[in-house]
Amino acid sequence: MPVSPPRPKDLPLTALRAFEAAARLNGFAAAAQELGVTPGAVTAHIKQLEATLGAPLFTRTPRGVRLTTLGQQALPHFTQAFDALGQAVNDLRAAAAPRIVHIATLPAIAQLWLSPRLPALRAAAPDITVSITALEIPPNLKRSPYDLSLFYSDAAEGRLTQDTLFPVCAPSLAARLKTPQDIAHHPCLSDATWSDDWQLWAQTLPDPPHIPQGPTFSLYALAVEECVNGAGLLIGHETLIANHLKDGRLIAPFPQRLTLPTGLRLWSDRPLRPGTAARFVADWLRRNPIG
Amino acid sequence: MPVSPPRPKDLPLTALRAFEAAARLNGFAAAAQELGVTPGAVTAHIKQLEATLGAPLFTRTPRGVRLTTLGQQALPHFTQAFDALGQAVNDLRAAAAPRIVHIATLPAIAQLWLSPRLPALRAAAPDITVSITALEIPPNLKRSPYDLSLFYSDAAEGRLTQDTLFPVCAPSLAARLKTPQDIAHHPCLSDATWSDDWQLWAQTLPDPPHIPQGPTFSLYALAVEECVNGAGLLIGHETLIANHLKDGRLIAPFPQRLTLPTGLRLWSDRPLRPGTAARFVADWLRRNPIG
DNA sequence: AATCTAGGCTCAGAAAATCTAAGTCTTGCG
DNA sequence: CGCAAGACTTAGATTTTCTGAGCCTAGATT
Repeated sequence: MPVSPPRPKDLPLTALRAFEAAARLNGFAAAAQELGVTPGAVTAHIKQLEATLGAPLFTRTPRGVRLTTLGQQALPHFTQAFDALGQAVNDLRAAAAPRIVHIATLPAIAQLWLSPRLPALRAAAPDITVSITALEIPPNLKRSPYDLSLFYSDAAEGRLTQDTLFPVCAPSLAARLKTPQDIAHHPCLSDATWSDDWQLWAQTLPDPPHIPQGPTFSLYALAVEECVNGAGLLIGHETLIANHLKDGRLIAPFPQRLTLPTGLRLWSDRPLRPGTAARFVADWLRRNPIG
Repeated sequence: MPVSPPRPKDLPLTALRAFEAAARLNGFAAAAQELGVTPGAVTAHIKQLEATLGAPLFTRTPRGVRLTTLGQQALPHFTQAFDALGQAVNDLRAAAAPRIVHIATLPAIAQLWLSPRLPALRAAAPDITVSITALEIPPNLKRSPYDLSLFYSDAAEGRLTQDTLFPVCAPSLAARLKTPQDIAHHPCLSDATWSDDWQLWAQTLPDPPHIPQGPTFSLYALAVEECVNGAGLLIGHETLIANHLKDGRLIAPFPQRLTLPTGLRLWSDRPLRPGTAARFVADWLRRNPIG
């Protein structure tokens, strides 16, 4: 009879992380998104926690969940602990590979804004390796392994550029466009995640033209490419197509522009100490906001 | 082409915990013990971490491991973070079940010291549930789900009793024992984890008798039972056999006693706030140290 | 010197945790 | 009233994590 006590396993860390995310974001679906899993997984984790605790952490409503008092008391402690853990991981990662800078950004920004700048950046700092991860949603920098995050945002801090909206097309097509009303006769390309762009722009005109629904792309860079190939008009984000305008692959046929409240924002969560690679890259990008 | 970015998974929490334990305890084997897994599991975790970091955390020597500079820098942050997490878990558990007190203790203490006191404790506080977990090794209270820990220790803080060592036996056997020299003719029961006890005691005598090796038990309570049944002499820990002596099931045939530097110690890691169940139980046990 | 021992490593297979997919349920909203 | 959002459920797949047994090295022991 070996007395090897089947030690009561500690609460599983994964479940605790799920709880923290769900509590902080006020919903299992949002938590699932942040954690990169399906909502079902989060449900299971929370249930497991509640079962071993013997008390509910959330009250369920058909529209979502709400923290119980118990959950409310616990949340801040867990948030702090996981933040500290994330911080420790990031510090460790930075110490282990001090000349690698991890940037999280939108796929479109990665391809159309960041990528064109990389050769010059590499030339300016040959010893720095830039690692780019394309994400649809800005990550929680306190938790994720990124040094910098580059997304559209309406927050002022860290803003690199404004963004303006206006139609663009291939030069061959531009020749046939006199007024915005002519848009009605050509396919209007758009990006799936920015499906409102055309309407937003059109509504700034005194006489909004009809916008024929063209192909929709899940990658903005793909839409740009199609546009260059003459597939139709694209509603352009200035920050993303500046290079194409400059070298003439795309042309803006109309003068009307809509300035958006959002703009490209480069952001970090902890202080970028001078001399670090991340600091250098951030400073360099800020000095070179236009292509 | 769905751009569902196969998000670079965060470092696995389990591996980080393994690193923290291994670094803090200065060895994979010790970490494995604390975590309740085999050393191979720890090895694998550390290797995984080092692989994704691209840098070693430990330098391996055939006698053990030593932290690299990188590991040394990282350790305190991780220790803090995991302590905070453990704290949060414990607080949560306490809030979820405020009238349950979890005690970790040696199997022997659980059966021979704690268990006999439980009826009176229950009578004193019927609403409190005491949960006892038997462990061979004192747990890390900052991490494990226990409110109180009850082990032998030479630390002064929280000491309940001293412990003394002396042979005991069933009354029938005692009749045939005149002097310690008579021990040589009877089997000497012992506990596997306290294999030195007989020698320790014998060496306090002017003329140490020969101690015949008797059966060894992995559970002290089992040895006590056998002793009661007349199987031989047992080297007794006063704290554990006080009840048997009091009601005559066991007898101490010789006056020689060895006072040990260790004693029963009841300990908690965070402050026991007045009014909590854990505080009540701790106070009660301190007021009733002898059976 | 030969052996022993502590501590880590390796590898295959097993066990457990975790995740997904697809369908269900409920209810506030248009 | 139908729809959409959000959570739940279940079965099965996948990934993580663990074990077990044997191997390896170098200090300690004899």
